[in-house]
Amino acid sequence: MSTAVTTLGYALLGLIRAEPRSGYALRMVFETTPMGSYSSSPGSIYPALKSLERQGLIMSEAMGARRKILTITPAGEQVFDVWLRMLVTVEELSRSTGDALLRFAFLHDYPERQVTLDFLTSFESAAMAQVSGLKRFLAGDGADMPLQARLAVLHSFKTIEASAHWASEARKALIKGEML
Amino acid sequence: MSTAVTTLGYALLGLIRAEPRSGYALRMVFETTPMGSYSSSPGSIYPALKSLERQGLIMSEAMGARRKILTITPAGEQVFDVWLRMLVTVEELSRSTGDALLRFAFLHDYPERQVTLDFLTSFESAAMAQVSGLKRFLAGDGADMPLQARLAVLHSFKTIEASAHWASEARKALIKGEML
DNA sequence: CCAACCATGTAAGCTGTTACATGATTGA
DNA sequence: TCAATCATGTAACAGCTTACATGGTTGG
Repeated sequence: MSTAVTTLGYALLGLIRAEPRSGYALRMVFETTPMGSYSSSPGSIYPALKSLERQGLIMSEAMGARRKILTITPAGEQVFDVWLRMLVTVEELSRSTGDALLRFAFLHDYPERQVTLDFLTSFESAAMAQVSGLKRFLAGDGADMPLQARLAVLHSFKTIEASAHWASEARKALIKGEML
Repeated sequence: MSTAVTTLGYALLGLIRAEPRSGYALRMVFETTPMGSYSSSPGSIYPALKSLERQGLIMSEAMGARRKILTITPAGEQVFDVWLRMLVTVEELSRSTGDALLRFAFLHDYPERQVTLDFLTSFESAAMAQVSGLKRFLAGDGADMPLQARLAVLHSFKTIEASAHWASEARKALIKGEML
């Protein structure tokens, strides 16, 4: 059992899906692009790839003595697809934005445009719900906190607000881009 | 050896320093305030407290049969103080903002106001350095990326920009608050 | 007296980190 | 040929999560 794929696992799966690669090539992606910011160290990548292979989500084909090219399997495609289409919830966003942003980055070459727009809508409303929660806290329980503690909460407030705004703008940009 | 204190450890140390408490009381803080968002589960708190005690940074005093009140030791004060006065670097901020924000929240009842202002200055310049890096990436290597991948990077850009702006505003608010 | 909550802890398992180890291939 | 880089892996360890276990205290 255990279709337990980590965030790193999905990142690897998505990259392999887009283009079959070696483990080393995958590491280089993490090292040279501001993608999430995953480990890029062999000690995290290779075990994660082995786990994906154990679960039958990728296949490896030896190329020469050492090099191995990794390819996604139909099962892998399906698991990835389910993950990719997940809408953003408040719970997910309050844990961290990393997963959601990763999905967004991978949505680009995949399904119908509407899926991406729905994703962004869910992202925006989840972010706005969090913002409201923080606003309520600052007005309620947090009202008697010292200035500096309030300012610390305000940082979350401001960054999540920027997130929500980004989702709205990204949505507009995609609609406009689609029309052109 | 090993003055290895985790972020959770510093959070606990800071709370205990502000007011001696039981482990349960500490868990309640994490559960009822939007502080960072640490585990709050017994499986993380109690082992972390035990580790702090092993390192001689806190002391526990039994109150009745089960309840234990935790107090910070002079060694703990010193370790906490060193951590609290650390300035924000680009490396720290690019790993995550959590640590830095935690320090900011704890700076409130502690040293001279100037330390806090210096902290915010370092925070702002680290954030702005990151923003410049992303801007460079978007103009350079990232210029030929598909729209959606660019938008994903733009999310980092916008949120970190909001962070930098927050630091600037927080600094102003503290100076103004000090003058009043 | 019994349920709810206070209060502390342990055990198994998973991820990821750092550091180490190895060897092939390529370009100057 | 020799250094750099390609390329894959393992081992030890730290930290957190979930789940389990236990018992004290208090209010209805």
